[in-house]
Amino acid sequence: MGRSPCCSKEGLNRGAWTVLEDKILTDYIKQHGEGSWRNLPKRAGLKRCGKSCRLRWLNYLRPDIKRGNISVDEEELIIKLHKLLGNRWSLIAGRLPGRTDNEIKNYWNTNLSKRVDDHRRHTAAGASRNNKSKQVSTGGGCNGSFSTNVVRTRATRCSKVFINPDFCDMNRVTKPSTLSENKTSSEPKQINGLLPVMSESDNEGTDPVSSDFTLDFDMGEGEFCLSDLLNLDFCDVGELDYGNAFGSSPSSDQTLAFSGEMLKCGFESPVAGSIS
DNA sequence: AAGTGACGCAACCGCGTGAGA
DNA sequence: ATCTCACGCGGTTGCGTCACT
Repeated sequence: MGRSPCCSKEGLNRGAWTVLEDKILTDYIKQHGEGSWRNLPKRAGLKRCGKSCRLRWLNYLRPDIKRGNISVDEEELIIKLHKLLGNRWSLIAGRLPGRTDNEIKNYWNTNLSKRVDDHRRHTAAGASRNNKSKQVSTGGGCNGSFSTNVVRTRATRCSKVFINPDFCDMNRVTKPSTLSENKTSSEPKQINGLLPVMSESDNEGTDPVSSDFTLDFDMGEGEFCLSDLLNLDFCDVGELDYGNAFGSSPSSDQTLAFSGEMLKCGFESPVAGSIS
């Protein structure tokens, strides 16, 4: 039987988005809110697939997206979370305010995976030469040796970005009702200059597991900040070390089982209202 | 200056899953 | 209980840009 295509592809634009398309999509979502992606293109007058619209919005046009260099802190967090979660990019992105799963995935594939591989090879070689010296060079942590360089993404084309400053302001101070409806009314607190992770709950109801997961990473305070997570030594949790504890891949079933266990025991916050 | 390979980002594709009929 | 629909996610690809020769 097969799945019907998400949309008829006849007559639809593909490839890079134009400034005009971005503006149309942004204006439409600003006015009507997210959701109903399937019908959105028709209603907005876009010759695009709904999926494409959704992707464009989530990965590029959303006003709260942080673009540009990924900081060393963020990088370390990505590495740690990847150890913990495997290729659960959306979950990882949920811990990094303003970062998208696509961006993190790309960053991992182009930068971090290589470095983690190198690191793994290096430590494996070191271990084979001298078991006693293992991990000393990493500064005692699981990530120590590959985070010293300043990360600089290549300057890329930005000419097509349409930024609506009003929208940005609205989003930061009081989110548009279309985006924040069904949310708790109070404004998220900033901790150390970072917003608590709200992106999961922005996708209200789409992924209860990850929403709970987000909340429950909050160490009981209903708040999240980068430094808190960085202070967590995930390596202490069950000897999570690439190439050792879980075999060849952090995304192995064992990692999944581990994450599942976390979700089951420590991460069953039933109420999304703890962020308030 | 031109050619070419490598790199990185944006976008696409297909599958899994939950909700509703 | 089953089916369909819509959405979200992760893997992959296409293409623009950069760096090197």
